[in-house]
Amino acid sequence: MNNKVSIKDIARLANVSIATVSNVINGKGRVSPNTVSKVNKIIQELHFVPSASARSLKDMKSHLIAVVVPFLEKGMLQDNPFYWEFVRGVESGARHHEVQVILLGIDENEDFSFVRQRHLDGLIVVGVFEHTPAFQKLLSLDIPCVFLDSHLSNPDFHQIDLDDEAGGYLGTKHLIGLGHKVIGVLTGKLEEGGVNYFRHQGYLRALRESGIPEDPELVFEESPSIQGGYQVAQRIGSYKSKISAIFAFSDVSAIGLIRGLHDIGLSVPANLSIVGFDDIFYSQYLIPSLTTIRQDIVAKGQIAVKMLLDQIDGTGLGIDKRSVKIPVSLAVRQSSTSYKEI
Amino acid sequence: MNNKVSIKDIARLANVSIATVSNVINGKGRVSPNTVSKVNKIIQELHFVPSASARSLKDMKSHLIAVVVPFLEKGMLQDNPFYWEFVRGVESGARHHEVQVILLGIDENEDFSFVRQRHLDGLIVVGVFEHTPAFQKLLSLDIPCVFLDSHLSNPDFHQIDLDDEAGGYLGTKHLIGLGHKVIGVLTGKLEEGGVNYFRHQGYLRALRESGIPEDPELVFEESPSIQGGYQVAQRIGSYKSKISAIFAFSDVSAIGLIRGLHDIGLSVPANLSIVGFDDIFYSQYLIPSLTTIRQDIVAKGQIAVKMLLDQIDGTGLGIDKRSVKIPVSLAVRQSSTSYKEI
DNA sequence: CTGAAAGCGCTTACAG
DNA sequence: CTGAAAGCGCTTACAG
Repeated sequence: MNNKVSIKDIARLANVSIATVSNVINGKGRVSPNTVSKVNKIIQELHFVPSASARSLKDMKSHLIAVVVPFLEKGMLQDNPFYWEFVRGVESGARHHEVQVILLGIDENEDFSFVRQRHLDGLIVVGVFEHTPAFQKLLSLDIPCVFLDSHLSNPDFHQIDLDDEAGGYLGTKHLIGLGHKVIGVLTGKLEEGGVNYFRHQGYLRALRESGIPEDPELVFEESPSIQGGYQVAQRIGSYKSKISAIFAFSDVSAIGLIRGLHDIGLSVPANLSIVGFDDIFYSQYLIPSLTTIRQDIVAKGQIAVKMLLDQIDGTGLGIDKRSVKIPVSLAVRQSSTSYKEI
Repeated sequence: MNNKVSIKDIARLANVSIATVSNVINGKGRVSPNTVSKVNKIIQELHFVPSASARSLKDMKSHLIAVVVPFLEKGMLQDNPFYWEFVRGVESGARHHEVQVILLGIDENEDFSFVRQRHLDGLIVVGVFEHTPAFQKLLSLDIPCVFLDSHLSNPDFHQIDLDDEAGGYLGTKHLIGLGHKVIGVLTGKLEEGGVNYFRHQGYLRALRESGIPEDPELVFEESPSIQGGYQVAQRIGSYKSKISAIFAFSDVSAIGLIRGLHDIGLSVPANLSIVGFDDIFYSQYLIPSLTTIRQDIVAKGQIAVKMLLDQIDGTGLGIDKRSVKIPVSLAVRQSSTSYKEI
């Protein structure tokens, strides 16, 4: 009884043409108030809902956007609760504009055929690198995109990035301020132009500024996942006389790291100070609570949608810039403390 | 150059009719090998991709499913990383069947018009109660659904539940086995038929079995969120001479609880033993690592998709039962320890 | 203010 | 083995 009500049925019952029904539905054209209410009444009664596919077929618009996340990099999406918060931000923003969100995991071979297949209105793309084939394919699609955490060099692209360099700088500076001089970093893969790359740059800047020499041995390129953090702890064990602080480029990896250190008899912050990155919602509840670089992930999601909708149909709330840099801040908590000679 | 290639263009260039092109695309009807390869060649060259909306208009199928999550209950979805893992499970399962996943947050007023609007093929619905209006609307939609964590009484519905009662029982039994007699529970709202309700039932069964009297004062119906856990800790402070263990019905709330206890000078497990529920991926990395009831959330997602696809077109991998109960197990870690007289 | 008609891109009987 | 034609549900000029 539910499914097959179409604009024709409405038209028949209301004794009008389908064009008129269409006009009523869309509030277009001139229709007499009488007709409008007559038609609307029948629409109500029959629980009529216009078919998205029929509309889409005319418009070539789908009112569908996708959040595209690379599922390749282990330990990035797998366990970062962070993305859930981001996607929630996107979904809730999109809902207010009657746009729905498809979730898309891609791997390096993705050809994005679904984009045209479904006439997607736009894409929010998380963490791509500009030299990858995936990125090139994306561009050739020629549809509205917002790139997140991708640090694209071309200013024509709409993108949202964190001020990662500042984050790297702030965290490091904080540790230096506490008297630490031998500061390790758990960076994840350091691909030029990537998020971790910029954080690392910030780290280096802070070191330079304080006249602390750079030491490549202090850079751990382990995955910024919980396991990555845990594994690094073992390696750090052998450095323990030297390293007094570690800056982990994700909170999740900091958790693994702290636990790993614990398991080899080192405690935080007594033996080592730790700074994380992200400020995921439970970092402040950990024991010790985590000193970290805070970013507003929900805002990131919301800005991303607005920026995208703005490109699609101008309904965004007037974000005029193509490139938004989200500020970071330092949340000082218990996992970092003053350096003490041993 | 990309967008407007249609079946007509292919037909023209291949000197065949659009019907033939359609047949080639779908591998239907009889088409000569020559024609097939000629058509396919042109399809390749033009990067033709069939329009999902046109197909959908004919079929009334969309190859789109939705994961429907109620955004009402604060502290459930907001911060449980758990759902992210679930959704990933669904997405990856769906992808293998060329079905895409829409993420849908709903509130109590949702009328599900998008379901017919988009001709969704099916729904995976998380945590609804059968007496709610939302549930009734869902049923009147008359489309394939799989209900998760909903414990529906009608066996005709396809559903996947955890053995929540067993979970509640196991966790409590574990604490009793350690010598605890005054065991608090952080349950979240105890609505009959809900997940927490069954866990609580299991808790009661374990108590009865050991001849421990039930004490309503030990049941904290705080939200099983991190803040809920934290707040309960304050209240528990006044009971501290009595309560020696707490069973929190989510790991997330256990984290908040442990921190809350810490902040009032109680440490885990020295002063109180804690058991969580879910076994989210970092529970084992916490200090102390969390004793918890483990459930396989990724499996839950995958079974959900299979069950749904099976209903839709029989491509699921032959799950014949309508109702799947996922087993739980106990992961004993550091947050629980033997009861000691004070 | 309203309607008849074309057309979006596809699939599906039906002829041949 | 292939093609002409109808039709899925809608929107959009265009007449009137």
